[in-house]
Amino acid sequence: MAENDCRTNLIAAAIPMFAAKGLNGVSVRDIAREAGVNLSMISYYFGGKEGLYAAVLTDQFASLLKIEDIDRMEVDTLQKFEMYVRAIVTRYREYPYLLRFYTSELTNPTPCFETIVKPAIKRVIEILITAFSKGFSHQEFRDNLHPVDSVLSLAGMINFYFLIEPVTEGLIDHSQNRDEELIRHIMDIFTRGVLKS
Amino acid sequence: MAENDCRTNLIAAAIPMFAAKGLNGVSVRDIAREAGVNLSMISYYFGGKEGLYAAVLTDQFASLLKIEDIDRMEVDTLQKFEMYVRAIVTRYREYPYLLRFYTSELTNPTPCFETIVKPAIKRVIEILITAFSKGFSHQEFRDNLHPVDSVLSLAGMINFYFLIEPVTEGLIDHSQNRDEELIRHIMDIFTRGVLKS
DNA sequence: GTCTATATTGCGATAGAC
DNA sequence: GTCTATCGCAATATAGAC
Repeated sequence: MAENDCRTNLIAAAIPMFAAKGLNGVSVRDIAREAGVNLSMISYYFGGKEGLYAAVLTDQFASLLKIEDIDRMEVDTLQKFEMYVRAIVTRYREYPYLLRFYTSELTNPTPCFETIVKPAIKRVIEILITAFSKGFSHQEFRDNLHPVDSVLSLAGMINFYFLIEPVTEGLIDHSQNRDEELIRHIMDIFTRGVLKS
Repeated sequence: MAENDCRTNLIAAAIPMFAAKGLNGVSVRDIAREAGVNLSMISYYFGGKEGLYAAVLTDQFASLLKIEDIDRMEVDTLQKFEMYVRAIVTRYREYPYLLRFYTSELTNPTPCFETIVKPAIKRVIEILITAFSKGFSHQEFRDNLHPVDSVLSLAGMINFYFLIEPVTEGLIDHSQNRDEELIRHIMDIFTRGVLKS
């Protein structure tokens, strides 16, 4: 095995395995076998199983933070929300295991939750709240709306759609073909839901 | 220990432990110690760790299915949706660990997912779809709406609010005090989002 | 039904050769 | 940097006494 392909192969093999069964559901032996790498390389490169898990999460959640770009865009508030929804869909298609780490850490937090996961998610939510508050102060939205509740509603609609897939895969087409329809649909409900009519 | 308090105590002790760390994150030794019961009682009453976990999930998801009542109510469609949101909030307050099992099984499914969790969640979603379709055929809703996407949006708003609590607890009051405001807020967005204007 | 004691397996980690 | 061999521990499960 050339150079530090070991490191790369271990992370690549660990991502779907940790995503499927969680930190405690996978053994380092299984990961090493799947990566085609010697067991002891996990300690050598990552200091142990938890270090490998942390490296996986760091990799996965770095992609989520690209959403920060929205903050610096010079577009109106509703467009920012559509960019957010679109960015989430793109991330989940590009990183098919990201949502699993996201919800797994929310539900059964490991030490990585406080250091990696929570800061990343919080940053995204704060950007949405800032955007909403700006539109709110410009009186774009109905004035009995709560900024945090409103942006959590939007985030909930798009995230839950992917989370619930194992239950609804027989009821609806969850493939990429329908992504544009989904985005339009969610933005449609949200826009009419919050805008002054 | 009197009679089969063993069984009851084991389930009661296991609920918060499995909810916090998942099936693989907890040992039967820890559960037995916490329940004040001998280790071997887990095999005696439940046939092993997975049997205990299945008993816990059966108990938790039976409560979710009480939502079925909505199906038989003679009220208009939007009222059914409000009843659903209200029932979810009530369930999560009454069963503070239910959502963890719900999302844990969606994210890192065990054998219980197919037998216990998926049927329960699917049943609830189907009831919502039926209700929406009825209102749809009565032309209550805008006609470019998709029934499944629409009810998943509503379910996403309320479920995500509870799921994201570990991140937003510093930003918003997640206590029961605000439940009515939350319900009104979500129903407000959803109603304006789907209704003909 | 409940206990103690133990069988057995699999775990994560590492010492030490190369 | 990579390997083999192994240590020490914790896991689930159960046999058998009471």
